[in-house]
Amino acid sequence: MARANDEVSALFQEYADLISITGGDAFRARVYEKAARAIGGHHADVSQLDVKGLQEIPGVGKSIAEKVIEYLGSGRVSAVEELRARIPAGVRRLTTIPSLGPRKALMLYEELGISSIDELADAIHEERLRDLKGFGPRTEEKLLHGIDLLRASGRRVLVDVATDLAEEVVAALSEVSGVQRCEYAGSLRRGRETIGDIDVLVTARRAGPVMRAFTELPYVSEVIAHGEKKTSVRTDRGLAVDLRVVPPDSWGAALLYFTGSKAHNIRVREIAVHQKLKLSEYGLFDAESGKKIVSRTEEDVYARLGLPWIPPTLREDRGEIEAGLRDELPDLVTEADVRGDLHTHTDLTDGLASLEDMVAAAAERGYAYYAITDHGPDLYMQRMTDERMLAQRERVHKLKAKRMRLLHGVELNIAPDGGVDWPEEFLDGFDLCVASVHSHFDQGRAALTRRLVRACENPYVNIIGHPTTRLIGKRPPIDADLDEVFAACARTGTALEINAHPDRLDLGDEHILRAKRHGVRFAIDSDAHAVPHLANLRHGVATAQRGWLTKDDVINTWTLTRLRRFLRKGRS
DNA sequence: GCCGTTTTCGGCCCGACTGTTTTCAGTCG
Repeated sequence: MARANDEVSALFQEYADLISITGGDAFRARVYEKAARAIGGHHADVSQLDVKGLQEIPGVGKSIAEKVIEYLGSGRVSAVEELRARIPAGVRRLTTIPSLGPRKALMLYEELGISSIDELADAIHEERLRDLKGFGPRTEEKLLHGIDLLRASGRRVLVDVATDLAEEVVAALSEVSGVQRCEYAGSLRRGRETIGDIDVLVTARRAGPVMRAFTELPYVSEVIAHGEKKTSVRTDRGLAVDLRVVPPDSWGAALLYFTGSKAHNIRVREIAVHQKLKLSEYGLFDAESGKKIVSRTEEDVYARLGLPWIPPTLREDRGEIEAGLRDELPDLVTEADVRGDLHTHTDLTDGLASLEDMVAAAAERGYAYYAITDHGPDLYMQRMTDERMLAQRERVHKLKAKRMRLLHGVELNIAPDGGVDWPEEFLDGFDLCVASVHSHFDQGRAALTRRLVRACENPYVNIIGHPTTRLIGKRPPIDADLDEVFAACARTGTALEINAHPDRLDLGDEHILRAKRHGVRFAIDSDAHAVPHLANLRHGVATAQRGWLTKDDVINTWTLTRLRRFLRKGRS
């Protein structure tokens, strides 16, 4: 069962799309889009709010609040139903085809009765689009190609794949003569958990050479658009890359614009408009004279608008503008703040590297402490026993790591009833215990909630590992009442993990925001099963930043003394 | 439909590229 906020958010997003398709007021569509986002990201459960409470959500006025109430009461909103009756759901699906927007989708439906992607493909093959205004032969080609792409994949990719490609592109373009600066921006710079395409920004006096070099990169499979200032390509990695070239002194304004998010940009530009200014990727200008005011750095642009520099990971219009205006932006946790990794594996269970190799690699990263947490015996395939675990502890105690303290821990398995692998006497021998759900994902909401809460109440469980167990794009999160779990964590002194593996990133940013409001502490862990995985921590840190976390929120930025006190969890 | 340092009405971000247009609409980010 989805959270009421998510259901309402999806409904208003649909309504906004339907307004656009039916040619309704574009501003009205935008208002519903904004409200959808605001409600989706709102901390409080909208099903517990009245009209007045709802109207306190930014972008929600009387009319939208009443629609929320209507939906919660009856499961439907008559205004939405009316548009649904006019426009089949398949028409909205048409707009997921690249290059096909709401206007053309409506024309296809009204003129030709096309209401699904299959029907559109048939109509093109039967040459029925030929008489339609605005649809020429190139458009037909593009639509067919767009349909192929959509059917092939068209999905977002994980952040590690995108990071690798982005770094390759930036390295290659930085070598081109005449290129002064080159960086990736977009959702990757904002640290989003999945990436739809990569945006690369270059400053150069002449764009030609770098554009040419870009389209000739070996992994470019297709050039989508090729202009003087902007070029878009598809790559054989399943990701599109946009390159934008701007004059050197536009760097700051361009980086701000190209980093987004779209919603953040709109807010910032609105602030500019209110000050009789105009902000574009070329700079901040006086609206009347057109004279450029600032553009060299992001700091310059924000400062002229009365804002501090806003970290890219916060730029989602989730309150960062308001916080910035009040000068109350959080001092975000950074990778350099992390003093140790508290969830890692070795080849004693399903890791690939030896204890010694993992510890050496961790020391190399400059950690002050490092926990080894192999799987407990309840994950049967790992063949863990008391003897093997105690023997590992001996090895850990004997192993000397330069300036780094080793902690011997375990990743326990949270059983369907909330119990864990060992009794308290045995758990007492560990420096810390991570506990995670690895099976029975479909118990139902009440049972899963009880299961996690009971794990929190175990006095030896310090960290709930990958709390929702989702695998991005593969396995959905478990259905538990997370607010109840968050409250239990705060009450019992149990930290929630931000698992930094790119497949997981669990908790995700929105859950982190909610958990933080409950007063929960977090651990950013790599869950490394091999030496290279230790470096995944950066993705966990980015996710933590997106959840507005500071050093103080994250237990593995603390000194060992403070961490040990937390790990005692009120035990004597 | 929302909102307010141009306030209760009249605005609502801005520019690049494409394809089909003879001057611009649609789409995208």
